[in-house]
Amino acid sequence: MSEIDFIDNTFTKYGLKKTKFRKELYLLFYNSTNSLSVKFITKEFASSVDKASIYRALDSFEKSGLIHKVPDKDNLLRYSLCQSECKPESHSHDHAHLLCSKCNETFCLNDFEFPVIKKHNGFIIENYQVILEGHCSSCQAS
Amino acid sequence: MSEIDFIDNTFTKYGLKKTKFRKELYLLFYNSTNSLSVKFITKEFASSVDKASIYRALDSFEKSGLIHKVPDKDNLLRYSLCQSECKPESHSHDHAHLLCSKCNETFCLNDFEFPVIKKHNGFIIENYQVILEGHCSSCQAS
DNA sequence: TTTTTAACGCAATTGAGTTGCGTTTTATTT
DNA sequence: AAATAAAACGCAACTCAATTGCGTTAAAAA
Repeated sequence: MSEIDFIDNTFTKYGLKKTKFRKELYLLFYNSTNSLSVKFITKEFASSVDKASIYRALDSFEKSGLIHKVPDKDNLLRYSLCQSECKPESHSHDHAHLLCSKCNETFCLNDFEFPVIKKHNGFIIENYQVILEGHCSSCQAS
Repeated sequence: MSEIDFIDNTFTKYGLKKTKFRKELYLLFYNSTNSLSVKFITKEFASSVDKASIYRALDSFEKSGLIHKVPDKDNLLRYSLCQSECKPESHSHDHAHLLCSKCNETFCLNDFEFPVIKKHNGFIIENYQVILEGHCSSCQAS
């Protein structure tokens, strides 16, 4: 299945209208290796799309299980493409995230293993969020 | 050493002036078992203290190593009292935090152990942040 | 083709957090 | 004790990310 077909199917599945902007936005995530900040997206669409439309698109993508929020160095909204196992009812993002303190990018670490405990000291733990702060490969050279 | 003396010494040590408000604010942290949100603090001092003073006090407390930021469910500012080993030059908060999704409180888990890795897939990892989402003891009953 | 509805642009609004500035209060110095 | 210095204060204005209302446009369904 081509990425275009995949997007088409997904949009149909969740009742999302196939507008030029939303298809381009989703493609942007699809072709990106890491997460996208609102600032980056805004810049990408220059002044062709209103920010309200951007926020609303991101929100509906998230609700449909296409993308998920990832931590951001400055506590701003930032999203990554979901893995295939994500559904609107149950996002599963028990992977770690790395924040590069130099370039401020966030990376999903799908191969980073950590022990998962379900109970601790009277707490019931339902979800893990592991954030690693450090330097990404690109930023070590410079 | 009484808590009053302790506060007095700490304030002197870091050149913080002993104003009525700041001593009360620090006591609030001292007597609290978990973290404090700005909203809670604001409510606590009602309209007796300006919000700018609250933010400035929290900021200088943090810089002095008295308190540290903790994650918050709504990405708002929230602080916890530092452990004794904290210094203004080097905060050490490599403990996990639990966010209760019911009461929105944040708890420091000082006894929660997790493996610390320094390198992964070309990343150099300098700092860990482990956030557990779940339910605290109080919220399980209800 | 008509109707419905999601998505849109634009403008106004919200709300957390910050900043400037003149004043008050605490600490230091003489 | 009085004078000086420095931190903390209140108030108001401001910033900026994110949200909302509303009338319009465009996509999907009838």
